[in-house]
Amino acid sequence: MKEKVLLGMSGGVDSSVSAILLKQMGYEVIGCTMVLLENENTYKQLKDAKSICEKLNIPHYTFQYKEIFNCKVINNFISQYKEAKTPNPCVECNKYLKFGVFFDKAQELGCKYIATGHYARIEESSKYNQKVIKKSKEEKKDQTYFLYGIKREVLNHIIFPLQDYESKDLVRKIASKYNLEVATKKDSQEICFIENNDYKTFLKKEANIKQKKGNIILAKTREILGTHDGFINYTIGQRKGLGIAYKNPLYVIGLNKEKNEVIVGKEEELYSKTLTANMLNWLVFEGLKEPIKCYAKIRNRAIEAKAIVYPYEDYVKVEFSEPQRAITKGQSVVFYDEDKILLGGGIIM
RNA sequence: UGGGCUGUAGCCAAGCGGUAAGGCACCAGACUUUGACUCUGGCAUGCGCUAGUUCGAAUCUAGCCAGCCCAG
Repeated sequence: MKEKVLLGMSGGVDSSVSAILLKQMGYEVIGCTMVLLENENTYKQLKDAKSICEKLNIPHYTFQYKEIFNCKVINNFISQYKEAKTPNPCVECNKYLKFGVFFDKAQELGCKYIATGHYARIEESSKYNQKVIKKSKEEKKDQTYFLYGIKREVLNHIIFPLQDYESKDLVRKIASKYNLEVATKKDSQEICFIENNDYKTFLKKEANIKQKKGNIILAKTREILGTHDGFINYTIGQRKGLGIAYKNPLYVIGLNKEKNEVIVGKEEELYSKTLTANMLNWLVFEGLKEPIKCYAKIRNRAIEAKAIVYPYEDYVKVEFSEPQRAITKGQSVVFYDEDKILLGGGIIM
């Protein structure tokens, strides 16, 4: 008897091709789409996913997850900004939605596996004696950074059908070979619940965050260089939007919530060798007991750097061998071993 | 009114006789399943105005105009 797989389908090219690949692998595929938002785009995606499933002759279910998405992802996003932090909603979404309630639903439906169109590898590791997530071979498309929050026990039930098809071109070719209209669909990007790629307006209007004007301060001299309309509009490392005429480029190097200040400085002042992180999740052991040497990265598109991670009660301290640029509170630090296996990660405090 | 200083793009600003740096802002792309960053291209036939010196002036000279500061 074929094993059942619940495949999360966004209506995009990756998850659509995943359906084809899963079928070829001999699984009984059930397509499903999580409805997270109430907007036109969502219904369009739903429609696309449904028509793909019809074409591939597999069932399609729709799950309503607006409430939990709102609670776990959107509300978290808003409250983080209120704390002068910079959240990463995709990390939360994977943790609570795609590999959280979605996995629970798969269990309910008697599916042994869940699958998504992520560019990541999952394989049995003799080193850790368990299933592990590994960086995609094509590092440019690798999405493991966003996956560190998955619960360890879920690893046994994940399939990434694209793990051996790591070129987007190839994936698109497969899609067009099967005459899928989504073959040429643009890659998704930006935050899905925010329109026009304008999170600031979202926070102002939807989240109703009141913003107070404050000073923009030069770090070195404490000199007031200008005013800002609320620190939610700024994040560490930001250069644009300061509106200050100065002889060299200025970057946001800190946000002071209490004083309502945006601290700016030169590019060099963005670099730091240490950070602390909490909200940790480990994928290859239950918790960190001893300091470990590993590779860590502080944003998706950063190159991971050698680091030592020191455990404390409910947080870790990370010491990099090389200074890292713009370490940002609210973003995630993600750990890998020398074999590019995803060890875990946490949120920078 | 006298003395001093300053006028370079929307905004800061370098240049100080050899044919307009740089940054902010803005525009168009690239990159990107977060926010940022980054990259490419665009953005002053002209340096307050008018004369003059010079092969050549934003740069020197004179006059004028405007602003700031100090005196009164």
